[in-house]
Amino acid sequence: MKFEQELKIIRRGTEEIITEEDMISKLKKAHSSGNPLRIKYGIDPTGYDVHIGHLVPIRKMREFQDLGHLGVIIIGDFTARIGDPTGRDESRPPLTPEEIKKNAEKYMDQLYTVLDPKRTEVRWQTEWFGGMSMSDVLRLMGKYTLAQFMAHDTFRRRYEEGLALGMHELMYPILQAYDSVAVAADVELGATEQKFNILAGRDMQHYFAMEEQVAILSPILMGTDGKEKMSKSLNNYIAVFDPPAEKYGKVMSIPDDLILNYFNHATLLPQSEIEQIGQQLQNRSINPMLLKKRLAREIVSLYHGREAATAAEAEFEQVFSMRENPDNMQEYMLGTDKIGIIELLVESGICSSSGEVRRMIRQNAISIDGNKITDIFYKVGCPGVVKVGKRRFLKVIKQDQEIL
RNA sequence: GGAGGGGUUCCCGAGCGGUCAAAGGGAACAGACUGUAAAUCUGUCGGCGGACGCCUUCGGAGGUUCGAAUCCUCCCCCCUCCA
Repeated sequence: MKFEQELKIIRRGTEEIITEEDMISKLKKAHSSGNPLRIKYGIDPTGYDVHIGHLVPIRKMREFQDLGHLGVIIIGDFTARIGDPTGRDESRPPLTPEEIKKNAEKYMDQLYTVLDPKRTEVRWQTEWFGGMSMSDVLRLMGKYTLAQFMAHDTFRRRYEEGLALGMHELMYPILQAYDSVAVAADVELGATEQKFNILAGRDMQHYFAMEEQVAILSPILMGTDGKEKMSKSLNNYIAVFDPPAEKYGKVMSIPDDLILNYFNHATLLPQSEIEQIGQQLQNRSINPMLLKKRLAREIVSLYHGREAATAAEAEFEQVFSMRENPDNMQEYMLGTDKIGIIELLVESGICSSSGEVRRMIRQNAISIDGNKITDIFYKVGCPGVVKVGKRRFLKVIKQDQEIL
């Protein structure tokens, strides 16, 4: 394949490549030497819940793999083991090596839904940081200045807003930069917010007289609320582990403005089709709901396959468009006696407190087999389906009744 | 080491002796509407109890008061400025 074509694939969906000239010469070098490029991406094993925003750069890595290059995933076990001593947000105790190992494994499971394991190298920071001495550390720190760090938006803003900024946090970019030296990265992938760190990696390689890595920055995926970037703590994310119906529903809940953004960054549709969708959105020639359904289908099938996507869509239509019950519902085994509605819903975990049940009843949100419940002392005695709000269901069954 | 400013319910943020389960905003949830779990509007939003009530909460531990998120003491944590 010609470099230009490769470059076109690489460029697709990225925000910035620093620099394209370097990228081209790297590609040429790989061709002539026959050695694949080393494409780096670092993960943080403090948790393992991966959402589809994380996967934007990972998809890029997969594209590199498909072009014959090697993905290098770096497990940031060293920084995670240090823990966060400032405790701004109720500092977690530092993770134990076991926890980190477990997190890393789960994390990789999720990444392998996208990556090609045969072209993936997994490396741990401990390999190179574990044995470093203080003088090594000082040497690395000495390569950067406070001015550089204060020029970085995140640090400056936190400083100016009077928020805690730990010294160790200044080490993060330095550690990450050195990772690039340790694994001899040719390219580092990351979201745009990683620009500073990735460029620090270029500097670090330069200091170590290595060829500098290319920074490939992906756009940050917006959260389902359409306001903030996708993140777990803001609860506006679609997790890789979310079951198909959940993913489908979450996609359907995004604001209309976000549709095109998701098509661009969270699906693999060809550019031409996405442009067409953009047109349709703009001249309102099609109901946005239909486009959103298409989007939801695309995203779900990316992780679970076409069939699961179709099933998720069917369930969505059943529950929300036609207001019917879903096929799979949580079940509650009724003893011989009747049970109060409050007790039933709290005990089954459908509602979190009896206060919530009362509230729901007051708000006309609870029905059994389609009949609204208005009495908080209502006793449930026979099999049926209890519906709370629009999306919570509980199937009550008799003890000796057959379960389908 | 010195001086000052802070820590409030899921988040942000008022309150500074009773009328505070605690303003306001966000999130979330519900209802109406709809094109969908969009948008908009309305309502709810600590726990327990049929309502009046009770219990737990305002960084932590004590104390003053009939009564504290609000005052005092000690402690922990964060920020700023001066060394």
